[in-house]
Amino acid sequence: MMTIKRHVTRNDVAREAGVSPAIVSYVINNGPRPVAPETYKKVLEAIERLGYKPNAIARSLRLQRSSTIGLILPDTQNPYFAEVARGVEKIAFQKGFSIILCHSDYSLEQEIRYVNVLDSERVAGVLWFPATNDPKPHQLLSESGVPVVVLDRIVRGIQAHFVVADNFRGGYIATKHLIELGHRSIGCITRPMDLYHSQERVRGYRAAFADHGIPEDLSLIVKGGFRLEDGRRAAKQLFDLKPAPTAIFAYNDFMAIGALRAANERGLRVPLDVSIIGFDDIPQSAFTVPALTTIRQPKFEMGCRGAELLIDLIDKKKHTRPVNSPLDVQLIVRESTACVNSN
Amino acid sequence: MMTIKRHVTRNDVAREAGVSPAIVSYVINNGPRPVAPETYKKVLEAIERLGYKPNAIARSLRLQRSSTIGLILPDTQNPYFAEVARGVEKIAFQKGFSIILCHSDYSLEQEIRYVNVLDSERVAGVLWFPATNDPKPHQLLSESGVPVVVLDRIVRGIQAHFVVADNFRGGYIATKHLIELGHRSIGCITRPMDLYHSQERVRGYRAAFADHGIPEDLSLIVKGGFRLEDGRRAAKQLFDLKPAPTAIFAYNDFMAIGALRAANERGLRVPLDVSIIGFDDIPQSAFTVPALTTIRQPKFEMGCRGAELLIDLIDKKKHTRPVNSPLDVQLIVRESTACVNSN
DNA sequence: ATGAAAGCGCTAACAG
DNA sequence: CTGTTAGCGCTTTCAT
Repeated sequence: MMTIKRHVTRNDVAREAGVSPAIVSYVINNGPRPVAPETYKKVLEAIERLGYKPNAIARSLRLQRSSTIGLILPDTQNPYFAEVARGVEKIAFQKGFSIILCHSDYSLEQEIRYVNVLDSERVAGVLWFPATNDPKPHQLLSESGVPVVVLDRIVRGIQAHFVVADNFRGGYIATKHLIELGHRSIGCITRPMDLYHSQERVRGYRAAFADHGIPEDLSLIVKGGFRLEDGRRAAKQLFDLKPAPTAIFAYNDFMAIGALRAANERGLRVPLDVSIIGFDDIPQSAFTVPALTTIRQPKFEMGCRGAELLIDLIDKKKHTRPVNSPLDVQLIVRESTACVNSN
Repeated sequence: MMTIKRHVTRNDVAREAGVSPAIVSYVINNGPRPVAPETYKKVLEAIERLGYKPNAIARSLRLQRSSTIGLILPDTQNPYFAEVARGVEKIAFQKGFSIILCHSDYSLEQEIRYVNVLDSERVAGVLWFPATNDPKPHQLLSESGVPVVVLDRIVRGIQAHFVVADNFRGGYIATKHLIELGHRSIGCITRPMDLYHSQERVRGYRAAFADHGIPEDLSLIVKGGFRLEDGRRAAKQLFDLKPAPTAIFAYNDFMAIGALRAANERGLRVPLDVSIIGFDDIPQSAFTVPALTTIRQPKFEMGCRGAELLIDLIDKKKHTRPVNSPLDVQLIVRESTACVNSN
C-alpha cells in the first residue's frame, strides 16, 4: 500500500525553507529579483529535500505562453521527415522546449485539425512541413499570433519564414561530380517542373554544364514523377537515345534505383557503363544499394536551423509589445551542405 | 498594420451570449450540468462568432492533468520506432491527446532528463520504449503517479504494463515457412540470448521443428550481434558446415542482408540455393532487397495497443481516488500479426 | 436551469 | 532583500 503523493508545490517549498513563495520563484528563475546567497541556499535545499518540480502548466498559464512547439509533418515514417524531426527535437530540447508531434498524413484537413489543437494548447510556435500547397494552416496560425517557420517547401502566396535546402547547389554538385568522372552526355530525370525543388535542381544541373563549357542537350532532360517506376521509365527512354547518355542525374534515389534497374535490364553495368546519382530521400539507400551515389540533403541541419529560427522569433515576440506588428517577412534559404556521398 | 488579437476567453463568450461563464463551460464539456436548449444555442453562436478556442492550459491547470502523453523512444530515425510512433499518434489523436516526442538517443541519462521534463509538464501518461534495461525511468514516473506503458521490451525487476509483439509466433512462422518450402536443415542466426526477444524467436524456431517432427541440430544456432556484419560472419560460419544448411532464419533483416552477402560471396544464389528470412526492422528492406523474405512485425499495432492501454489507465485513474492504490500490475503480451511478407 | 465564487500553481507588480 | 497579492482561464461546488 503506497499513498500517491500530491505534487509538491511552490508553497510547500516556501514553508519548508521558511521564506515566501515569491522567493522560491526568484530562485528557480534566477530572477527577476536578487536573492540573498543564504536564502538562496535554504531554498535550494528545501527543493532538493522535497523533490520539488515546478508545474510547467501553471507557469504557462501565468505567462500566457507555453514552452511547447508544434511540429506538423506529413509522416514520421518517411525517413526524410524523420531526420528533420530529429534536428528539430535536438535544438528544441537544448533550448528548453518540448515538441508536440503532429502527423498531417499528407492531408490539408488533418493539418487544420492539428493547427486548432496546437492553438488550444497555446504552443509557443509551430514548425510546419506543408503537406500541400495550401497556405491555410499558416494563415490560421498567424491570425492567432503564433510564430511559424515553414520547412523545406516554398508555399506561394504567403509571407512567411522559410528554411529550405540549397537545391541548386545539390544539382550543381551532382552534375559536376559526373562531369569530373569524365562524362559529357548526362541525362536528367526530374519531377514535373512546377515544384520549386525541381526547378532549382535542374537549374544547378544546367549551371554545371555552363561552368564547364560543355554544350547542353535539352533532350536529355526527362520529366517524370517521383517514384521508382517513374525513374525506370524515364531511364529507358534515355537509354533509347542514340547516342545514349553515359550518366544519369535523378531527382531522388527512388527514381535513381528505378534507373539502376532499367540499366540492369539493358545489360549495362553500374557504375562501369553508366553512372547514376540522385538526392537521398531514403537515408539507407546508399547503404542497401551499393552501386548508387547520392547527394546528401541537409535534412537534420534543416530541422536544426528551423528550430533555431523559430525560437528566435518566439524570443523576439516575448520582448516586443504584441500590437500593430506588421508581419515580419523574411525568406531564408540556407546553404545546403549537400555533398557527394558514394560508397 | 494588423493588431494581434488577445485570445478570446470564456468570459468574452459569456458576455457575448449574455450568460454566465459557467454555462459556457457546460456547453463546451457537455456537462456536468444540463443547459436549456435555447441557452445552448446562444452560446454556440457566440463561440462561433468570436472564434473561441478553449485554453487547454487553463483547463489542465484546473484539472490537475493535461491531455498530453509523453512518448519516449531512442530515435525516430530508426524506422522501427517511427512505425510504432505512428500508431501511438493515431490513437492519441483519436482520443484527444497530444504527443510530446522525446528522443532518449539510446541513453539512460537522456531518458531521465526527459522524464523530469514530462513530469513538469504534468503529462497524463507516458509511453516508454526503453533504451536500456534500467528500470529507473519507470520508477521515477510511477513515484509521481504517472501511468506508464512499456513498449516492446521486457524490463526485468519492475511491475509494469508491457505491450510486446509475439516474437515466439514470429520465429515459428518464419521457420514453418522455410520447412514448407522443403528445407530440412535450417540455420538460425540470433542475438545474444539474454534478450527476451531472442529467446522467444529461437523458442519459436525450435517449436516449429518439434511440430513438424524434424530432429533438431543445435549446431545450426549461431549467436551473433545484430548488425549486418554480424549476420555475414555468422552465415559464413554456417556455410562452412558440412553439410551446410539450405536456409537461414536471421534475427532481423540487417543480419539477413549480411547473410545474403555471405551467400553471394560463396556463389550461392538466393533464394534458389539458399533461402533467407529475417524479421523486418527496416520496413523498406523487402523493397530494396528483393531476394529477402521478411516477417512483418506488428510495430504500428503495438503503438496503437500501447496508446489504447495507456489511455485506459489514465481514464481509470481519473475515476478512482488517487490514494492508497496499489500498483495495478498487468503483463500484456499481444498476439503478433506476424506474417510472411515476401516479394 | 443558472449565477457567483473558490482555487488550481505560478509570475511579477506593489509595498515594504 | 523579502512578503503580499492580483490575476492567468478554467471547472465545479455552493448557492439560488
